[in-house]
Amino acid sequence: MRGVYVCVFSTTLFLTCVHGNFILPYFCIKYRNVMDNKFTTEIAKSVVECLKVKYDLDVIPESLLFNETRKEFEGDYTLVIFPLLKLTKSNPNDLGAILGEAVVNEIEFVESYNLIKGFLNFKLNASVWFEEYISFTTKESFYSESSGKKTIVEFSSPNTNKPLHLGHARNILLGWSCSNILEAAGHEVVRTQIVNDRGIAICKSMLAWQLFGNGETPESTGTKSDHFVGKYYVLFEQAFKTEYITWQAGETARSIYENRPNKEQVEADFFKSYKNKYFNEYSPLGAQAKKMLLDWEAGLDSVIDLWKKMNSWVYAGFEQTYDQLGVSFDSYYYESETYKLGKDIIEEGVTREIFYKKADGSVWIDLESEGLDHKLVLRSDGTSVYMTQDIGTARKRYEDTEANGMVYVVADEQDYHFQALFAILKRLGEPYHEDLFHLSYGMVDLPTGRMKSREGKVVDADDLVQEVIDEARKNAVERGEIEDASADEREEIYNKIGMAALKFFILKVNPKKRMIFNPEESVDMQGTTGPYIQNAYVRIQSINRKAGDLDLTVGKSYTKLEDIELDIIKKLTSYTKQIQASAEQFDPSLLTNFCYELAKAYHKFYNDVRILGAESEGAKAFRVNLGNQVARVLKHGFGLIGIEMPNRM
RNA sequence: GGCCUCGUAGCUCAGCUGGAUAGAGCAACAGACUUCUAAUCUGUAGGUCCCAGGUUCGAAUCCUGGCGGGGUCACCA
Repeated sequence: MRGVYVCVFSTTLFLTCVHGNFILPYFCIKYRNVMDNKFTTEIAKSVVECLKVKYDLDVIPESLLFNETRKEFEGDYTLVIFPLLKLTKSNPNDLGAILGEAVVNEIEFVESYNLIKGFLNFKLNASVWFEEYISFTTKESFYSESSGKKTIVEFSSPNTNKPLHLGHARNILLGWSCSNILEAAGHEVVRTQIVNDRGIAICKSMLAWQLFGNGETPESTGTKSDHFVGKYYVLFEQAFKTEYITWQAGETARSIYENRPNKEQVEADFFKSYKNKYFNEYSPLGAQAKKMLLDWEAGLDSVIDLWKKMNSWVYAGFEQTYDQLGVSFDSYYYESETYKLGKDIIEEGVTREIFYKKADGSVWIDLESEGLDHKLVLRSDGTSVYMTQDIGTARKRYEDTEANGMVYVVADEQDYHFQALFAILKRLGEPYHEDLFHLSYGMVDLPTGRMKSREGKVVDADDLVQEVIDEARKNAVERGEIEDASADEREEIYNKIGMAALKFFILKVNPKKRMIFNPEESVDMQGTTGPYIQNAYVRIQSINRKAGDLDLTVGKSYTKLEDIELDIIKKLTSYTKQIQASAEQFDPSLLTNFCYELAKAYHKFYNDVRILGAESEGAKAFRVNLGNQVARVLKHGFGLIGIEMPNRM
């Protein structure tokens, strides 16, 4: 069961690295990629040529380090020349001047250079940027060409005994945005989930409903149906707790306690740790729940019917939440159907000696060479474990879709499990084994500490959504900008703003990091927030409404760019690269941060320069057009993240 | 205890995989709406980048060792 657990945990990639000592040739400069950029590539070529001619040095262009020039200095790209000093037996000033002159003379688009303490800054002609911008505006799609890859993304993966909470929200938003981003990067994506629809927890809700429900339904009580089922899960836990406490006073319990192995242990602690054993061995409620599980496995009609009924309630509730969050799935896998998968693969693996069988009949794999340990893949009684079904499900998905890669969005507490799973799939030689990725994300904490379902310290996903929308409504009413819109339109706008605040708040954090979720901050709409970015978009739309029909082509004669305009152009033209980076790292936060930076630049632009009141028709047309390009990118970027743009707010 | 992971401003987070004087937002304080939506912008203040060594021309970033938080080590899922 994937379960988005209500406890906490931290992060990802753990590699056992063996470090060898390599002796590098003296002249082998530390290797680093040139910024993936046609300008720096050209400059690098020229620098290499110059080094050859003046110093008789053979240097590969990729070994040159370029950065974007920092804001405080003049220029666009910076070559760091320290690494070249030893090779050329030169000093920063001389070498910098020689290289700078060479590049300026040779490359047309480089206007000038300046040299500051070993940093060689190159400034490009403004017209180069303007041309970049013009070609950007004619680009009709931000989607990359097909990579030929088909990737399955598994996310959400809920349990069917209680409603979705904040942890699921992070999971779902990550999974959804990652899927979109992968698509934009040219992959075909299948969105799926594994639903934990079986097991003792589900039986608890079923039993509680049978015992205490008096036949009531979500309809009869007017309750959202997954919450309705969740209520019975809680009722079971309460009844069980009462039963347990009563039992503790009885003779059996007394004698067990008196004979505890650790005499130091106080009563409260003892019974806390004994709870599970009590459930399995003494509890009448426990016995009934377990019987129900056995009946379910035996396929007893009455139990199956009840199970289907309660699960259908939960699914209906989940669908509402998914709708509200704006996500959907292409397929669903149910553990009730997959939990027996994988056994045949294990058998086959035993004959291929990938797995080994112990005397008791249990089957294991030795993963020590991967830095892991021995892992059980089949119990001695022949039944499967978590790993077994994951192996089976992976292959089934491959057969179902012919995908050549899979991404599992699962909290980082399961890092070890996925490391082992991937190692096993590799040993088995599964055709997709090279493109497996565990998108491991940190747990969500509250400012008061971790969420604990037992203590009722969980943030319910539906409540959360309601809260942010209410907050958006409150703020919007205060502002009064959209009073003239119809009630429906207004509600739609509140919805978009609220959801933007919530989604952005969660997605702006690097997934690997454990995050603290402050409910008060999550409804903030100022600063680094979703609404801040929506506001930039709305301002642009407002300008467009007032601009009327403009001949935007006259803007092409405007080449005297302001700094802030240049800044915006640079950001805009880097957009597709941002998408790529975000896709490669499976990290939507790169994209959210990019959108923030772009919106921020626009807000500054909006404050610094006149748009409709620009000094010339050319400047006006250019600025209106620039705004439209910003709006286009923001809308597209937010679309990938899963946030909609309002036209007014 | 073994292994994994995180530690950056009062708070929440960036920091482009080793480069220039470590950046944003929130909170605080001071400014900017007769003019394109002030959910905005500008400024002030706020730092021992957990500590100590090491590698390097150069370290928040890499290595080693500590300290602190979290996770994980089931015939659970």
